[in-house]
Amino acid sequence: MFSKACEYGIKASIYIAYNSYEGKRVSLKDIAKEIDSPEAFTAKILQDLARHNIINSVKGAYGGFEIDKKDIQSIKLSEIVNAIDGDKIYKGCGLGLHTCEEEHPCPVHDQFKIVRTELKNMLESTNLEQLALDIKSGVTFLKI
Amino acid sequence: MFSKACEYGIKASIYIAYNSYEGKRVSLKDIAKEIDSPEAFTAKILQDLARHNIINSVKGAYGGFEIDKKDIQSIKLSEIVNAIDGDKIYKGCGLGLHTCEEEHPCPVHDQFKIVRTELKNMLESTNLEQLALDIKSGVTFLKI
DNA sequence: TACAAATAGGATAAATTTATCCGAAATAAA
DNA sequence: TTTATTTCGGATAAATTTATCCTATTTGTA
Repeated sequence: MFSKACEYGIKASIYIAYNSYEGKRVSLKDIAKEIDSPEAFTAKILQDLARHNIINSVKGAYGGFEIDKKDIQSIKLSEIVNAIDGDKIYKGCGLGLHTCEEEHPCPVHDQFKIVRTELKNMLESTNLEQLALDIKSGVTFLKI
Repeated sequence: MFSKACEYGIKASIYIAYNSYEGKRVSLKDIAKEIDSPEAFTAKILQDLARHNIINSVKGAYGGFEIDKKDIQSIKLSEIVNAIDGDKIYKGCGLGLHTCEEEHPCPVHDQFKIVRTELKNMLESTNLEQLALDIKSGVTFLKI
């Protein structure tokens, strides 16, 4: 569904949010360990998220990644997915047609519309706070 | 959402079904032209679909691809997707966790469940006949 | 039988995604 | 100021997906 990069990006964001809540800045090493991802590849994704102003990066000793506490609630899953994979997953045609719209639909246009809308709603209505709290309370997991 | 191979596979199946309805066997060349796909790559996918007994291939002069008329109605989109991409798209974890289940869910497990179920239902309830008829009546399109 | 038309299938190449490596730059603390 | 720590960013490599090429095989028809 999502690219590996996007999966790592979402998991990393949740882990950063969870720690930022407790005032802790986390390092790349920590993140990669906690979400079970390749370190160097994760670094690229974090850079990308930082450039998109979804997370903050702090260089140097005692540096790492964090998210402003006040922003955690307003960051939607859709922003993360958009930053990494773009919006084709819920905007593009399911069969890859260049032009796929009501007046010129692909064979599965109507059937897909429901799924795509559901996905879009889900991504746009889920925020980092909810996800981080579930990790904190131990009802959801970032790895295995 | 789907791989290119799967997109081509679905479109090709619809085109073959549509022609099989009229008793016409279609060639690889025809198919690739009508669904706007690379010929040699499409050939591999058709071989795959034939090996999965979703379509029939006939070698030699006047050969080509076809689907038994009586089968067209019972072939579900899910079978085609399964044959090419496998079932991870609606069975696997949205964040790539190896183990993601009710007792050990990933952070977006619940949110994803809805989308995945919707996708699964859609793929399992849509058959080639419906899709082929819409192409025939000109309300849907296989390319552009 | 010879020929032409098609698919089958192996080998290979191109493109994209995923992953690694390493030196540069920044920064806090000693 | 020096040092240790940590992210940044460019180069490169590995893996996967997408795409191409060429020969073999099958089959209908003249």
